[in-house]
Amino acid sequence: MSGMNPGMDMATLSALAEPNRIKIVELLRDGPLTVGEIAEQLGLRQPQASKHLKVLSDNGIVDMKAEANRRIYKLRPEPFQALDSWVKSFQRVMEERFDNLEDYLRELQNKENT
Amino acid sequence: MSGMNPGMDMATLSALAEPNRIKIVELLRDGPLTVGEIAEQLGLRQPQASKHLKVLSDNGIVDMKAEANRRIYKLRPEPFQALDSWVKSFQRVMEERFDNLEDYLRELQNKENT
DNA sequence: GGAGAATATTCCTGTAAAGGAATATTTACA
DNA sequence: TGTAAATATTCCTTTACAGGAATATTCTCC
Repeated sequence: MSGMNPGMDMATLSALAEPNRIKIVELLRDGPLTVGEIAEQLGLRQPQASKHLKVLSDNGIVDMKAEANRRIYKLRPEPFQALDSWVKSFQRVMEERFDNLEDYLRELQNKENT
Repeated sequence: MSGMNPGMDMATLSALAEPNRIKIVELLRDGPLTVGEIAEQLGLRQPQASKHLKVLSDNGIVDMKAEANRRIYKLRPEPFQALDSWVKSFQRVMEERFDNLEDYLRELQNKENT
């Protein structure tokens, strides 16, 4: 109703709102990685790495490709596109102005209702 | 080390990663609002609205201006700018390509190490 | 100064989720 | 076929945090 955004996907944000998971995502920004590589670079135990990757995967943030013993994880573009357009829907706020205007309108309205 | 981003502020994401709080933020996108207005529009009890606003405020997402009895909350631009540039740091991913390239490089490297 | 709004704070309780440790699963390879 | 590597899964425990209900605080106005 208030724009094209069906609302940012809560799940995406929840998935990212965890220190180790965000680190994983930032690691993967530079290219696909193996579970073991991720665990090592972040100083995580393998099971925790796998669990976090599962969460990321369940939320469509990450993609997996099996290759023999290894599982290679990489970022999926979609969530980032979505996040991008969500953030863009706050452009007016980001550019400031508008605050003052609205502020002013609010005060007008308040006086009227008194 | 890996780019200009000092790392997205975890706190920002955690603060947003809660259903009611994201609804508050989206409400405020259209302009400043009073605690009562927010509570009413979202069907929240006043105390919970206040609590969520406190979290948002503590994390610099929201700004408060006292006006008599009322407290008027509005969005602060900074976190959204930060989020925006963070997301932008994933441009390569968002634009796809790169996956295939990196993929290919990975495989090369794997063969070498065998 | 007392009453009643609007908002904040406190205390309590339930629950989701993260980490640890152990174990299961799959694959390569000798 | 047996062993070892890489990964996933399960079970347990602990902790953070959201909601409910009650109460405190601050302001206006008579």
